[in-house]
Amino acid sequence: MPELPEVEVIRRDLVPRIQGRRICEVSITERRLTRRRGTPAEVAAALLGYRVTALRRRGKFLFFDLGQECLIVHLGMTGQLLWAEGRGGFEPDEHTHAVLSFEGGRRLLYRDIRKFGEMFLLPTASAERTLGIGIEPLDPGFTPRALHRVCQGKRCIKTLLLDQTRIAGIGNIYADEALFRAGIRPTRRASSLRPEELRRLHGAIRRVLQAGIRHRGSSISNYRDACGRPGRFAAQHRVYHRHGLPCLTCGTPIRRILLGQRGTHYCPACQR
DNA sequence: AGTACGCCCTGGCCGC
DNA sequence: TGCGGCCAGGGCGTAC
Repeated sequence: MPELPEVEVIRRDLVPRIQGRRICEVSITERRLTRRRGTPAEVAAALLGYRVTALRRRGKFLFFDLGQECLIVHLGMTGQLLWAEGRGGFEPDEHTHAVLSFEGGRRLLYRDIRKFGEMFLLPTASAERTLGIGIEPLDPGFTPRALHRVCQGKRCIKTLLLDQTRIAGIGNIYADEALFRAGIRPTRRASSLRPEELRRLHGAIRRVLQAGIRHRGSSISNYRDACGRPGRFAAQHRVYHRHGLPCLTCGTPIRRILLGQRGTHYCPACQR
């Protein structure tokens, strides 16, 4: 369940290690990994010899810029990017589906137990458009007004927050946590939010994502950073996976419902 | 346009 | 102790 904060932590871990480095060997051993575009052999061949000029993030996607083309990586539910440097580093196992070797013998391992993740190439200039990624919630352009524009239509606010074509990078954990911090019920119709509620939600989204990054991500199932370490943000969760436990604000038991086929956690007293 | 549902996949957990 | 069955869930495809 890597969401925006987890992907951003991995990106920051990797930037000083791979930026400017040349890819000198590639092995992709899982066919599903490149299912969106190309075969494993084609993707591997296309990466060979290129330098990673920049490592960017958009929503939950990582962009490895190689020049005309860029390598797009999505970690799905259980994807990990592990940096293996020298002795005592990580070794590929049965869940390792790709290995990128850089000059100097350092390796980047792509590991993914459930194989929901993806790795493929797109032309750099049009990659974002092709992926159809919505507004970036930590960018200056994400204002209460921008959130208001996104909140048109009759869907419930939680479903909307999960729609990557509207707002990029928010997944199930941070959607529930942001709505709790804003005091808004996940079932509310997005278009029914008043200006004051939109301001609160806007602030809550930014604060919860920034706190997630500061605590190096939420390790609920098996999220790990690029060095294999878990994040600490799960200890700060106020509703996610806390159903039945007392609300930390008012003591009311946290409720769990299904919304758009996703487990949804909220406090029936604090969230209206 | 929206919603519902199935699919992909595997480890972990529950009940017997 | 062992095993079958169910569940989580991001994103996509299909049906309504």
